[in-house]
Amino acid sequence: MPVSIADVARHAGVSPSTVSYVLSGKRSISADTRRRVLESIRVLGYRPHAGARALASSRSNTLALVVPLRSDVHVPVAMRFAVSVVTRARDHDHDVLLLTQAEGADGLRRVAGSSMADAIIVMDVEIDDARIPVLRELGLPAVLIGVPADTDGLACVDLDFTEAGRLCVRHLAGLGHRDLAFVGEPPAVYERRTGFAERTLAGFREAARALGGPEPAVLPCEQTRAAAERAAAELLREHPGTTGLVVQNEAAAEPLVAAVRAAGLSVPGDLSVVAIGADDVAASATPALSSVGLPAEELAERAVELAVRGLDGGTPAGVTLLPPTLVDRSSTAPPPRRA
Amino acid sequence: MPVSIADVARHAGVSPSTVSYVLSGKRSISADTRRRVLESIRVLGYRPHAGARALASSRSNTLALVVPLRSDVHVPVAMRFAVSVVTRARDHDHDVLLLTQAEGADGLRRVAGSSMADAIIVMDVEIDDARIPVLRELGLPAVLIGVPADTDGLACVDLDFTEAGRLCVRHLAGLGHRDLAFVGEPPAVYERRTGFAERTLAGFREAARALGGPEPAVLPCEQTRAAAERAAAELLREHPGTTGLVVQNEAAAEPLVAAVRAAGLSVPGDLSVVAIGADDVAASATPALSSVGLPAEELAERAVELAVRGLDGGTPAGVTLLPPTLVDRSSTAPPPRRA
DNA sequence: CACCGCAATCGAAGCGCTTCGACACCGTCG
DNA sequence: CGACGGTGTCGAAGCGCTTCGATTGCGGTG
Repeated sequence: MPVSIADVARHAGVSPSTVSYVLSGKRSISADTRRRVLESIRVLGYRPHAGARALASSRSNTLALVVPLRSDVHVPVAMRFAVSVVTRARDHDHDVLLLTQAEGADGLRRVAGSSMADAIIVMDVEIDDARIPVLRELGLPAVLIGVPADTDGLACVDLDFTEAGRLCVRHLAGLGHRDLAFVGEPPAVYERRTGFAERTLAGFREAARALGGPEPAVLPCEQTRAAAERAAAELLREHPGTTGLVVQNEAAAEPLVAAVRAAGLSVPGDLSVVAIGADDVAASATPALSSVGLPAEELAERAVELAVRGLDGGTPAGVTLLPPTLVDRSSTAPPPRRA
Repeated sequence: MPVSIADVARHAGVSPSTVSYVLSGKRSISADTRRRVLESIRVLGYRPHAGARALASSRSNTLALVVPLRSDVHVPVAMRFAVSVVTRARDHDHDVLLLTQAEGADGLRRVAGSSMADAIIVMDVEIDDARIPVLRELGLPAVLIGVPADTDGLACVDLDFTEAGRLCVRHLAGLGHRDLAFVGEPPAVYERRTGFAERTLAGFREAARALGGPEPAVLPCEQTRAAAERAAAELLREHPGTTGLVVQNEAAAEPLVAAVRAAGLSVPGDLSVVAIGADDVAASATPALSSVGLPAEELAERAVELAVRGLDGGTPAGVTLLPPTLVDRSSTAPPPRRA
């Protein structure tokens, strides 16, 4: 039942190595021979045995992908990302081995040690991530989605969240806002120093300070409707002067706005809101939220590209930050005139 | 750098085959030899080459998992499922190769043909799924999450959604409700005849008819807040007599209830609501919704178990339906007395 | 005491592929 | 016209592992 390269060779009247060269293109083959071989492959339904190939070529044609499963990561975004990685990997003739965060550094060692993958892509990277030294010594190309403190020898891809933070502030400032606030990810995200959250906040603070307004309020927020409502209440109670709000929390953005409106304020009449995160969430809220989108598909594409390039010698170390883009929707306007 | 079984053998003063037998346990090895070999493995940091192993044993120790990426599948549930599959697979010393729906039948052929996986797990199965004949002829153990029309020779695992539909009705009926309605998945889900949606509805209808009440209203609903609000409006307008509602739509349950309350009705005072789906969504709504949970982790565990058992000859064909459980929370009560 | 059976180990033959060096052939150039 | 550089193909040597006899020492039996 399983047809091997020898079967194909026999059927096409050539040697196995010729079949191999037809498939890999590593040596020139006459047009006629190539045709015959390809035809035999088709007729016999031949598929190279992945293991044999990996053994002989020390290439598995597989990428390992580590996905987070923390409760405080927005799952749809992670999923979009994972699916895009698979799709892009297939474009480069690679498959994807799925690892969970829970496997940790040992999982990486295992996969690398047994040559199951040619490169590793890691999502949800922390500033001081325990897996980073391991990745470095593994000798496999590694691509991080996210940027740790020490990026030596590693390839990192991310949205430029620092700039995203600034961009939101500048957008609001351009409309005339001075009194800003920030509602962010759950506290745990900051505590474990997840790169994107920390950097967004840094960009936000830096730009806000440059405005010369009051020190902006910063409220972490769990990824639940109830937490969003609490954050809204706190915001209105403790920082009533706020006219511009930046929200980086997929689950909280919509309910937060709803709560603000329920309290009798108008968005954007009294409070302008800019979201950072999955664009579809922002776009389908009421009102549609101006937002800086997270280009999961493009990040995935870059990550796969870097990983694959890393295989052919090109050491793809370095940090790639995609420029953020703010889409202006219906949640931002000039601040209300002072009473 | 890469240490092979021969290195271990040399270091331990035995032959390579002995090392192999220590690792596989397929022949008896003296305690002393075993100890020495394991020690050498540890010292040298030996990891068997996955490809070589697969080649020699025709076992890849890998499961292929096909995940859906349709917009109308509730993503967090799919993700919980995928992560659980990986975790359970590791318990059985297997890794997981991630495939997307988009690869379709060809992806299955490719993976099977090149011996990349020992078994295949497929999520989001339709009643007449095009991949099913392919799975059958592949000669690999296949486990479906979901139940197609023709289950011959296939292993299927799912929640007993028919019973779940009945269970919701019985719960409501037990409280005295007669006037029921159902808000379901997006229309596309029914159009492509996704098994779980169709079966839930069948169970619901059957049990509702048995009650002898009016033919219940059935409203499909997109997975958005706005659609949920529209469904609520339609329900109140077109079916004002409804006192008991079953909702099978993760994204719509909470906003639907919110909209009903915003319209001045009380839940459960005027309308009792039972949800079917991810338990956490139901539990964190206000009020907490009585619900039939989707045991993603347990389904994943069964699926992996069946897949792995399929490897050792045991043909695990057959349908496994997990019994649904209804958790009574704060969204169901006797119907209001007739005015 | 010759013999048997069992436990423990070894050696060698693959598994299906890639890749390197050889080789044959052919048109060219000096 | 003989040496030369391509081109297209082949054969064989692995890649690192599993697995199937075969072999060696045993203690135990008849």
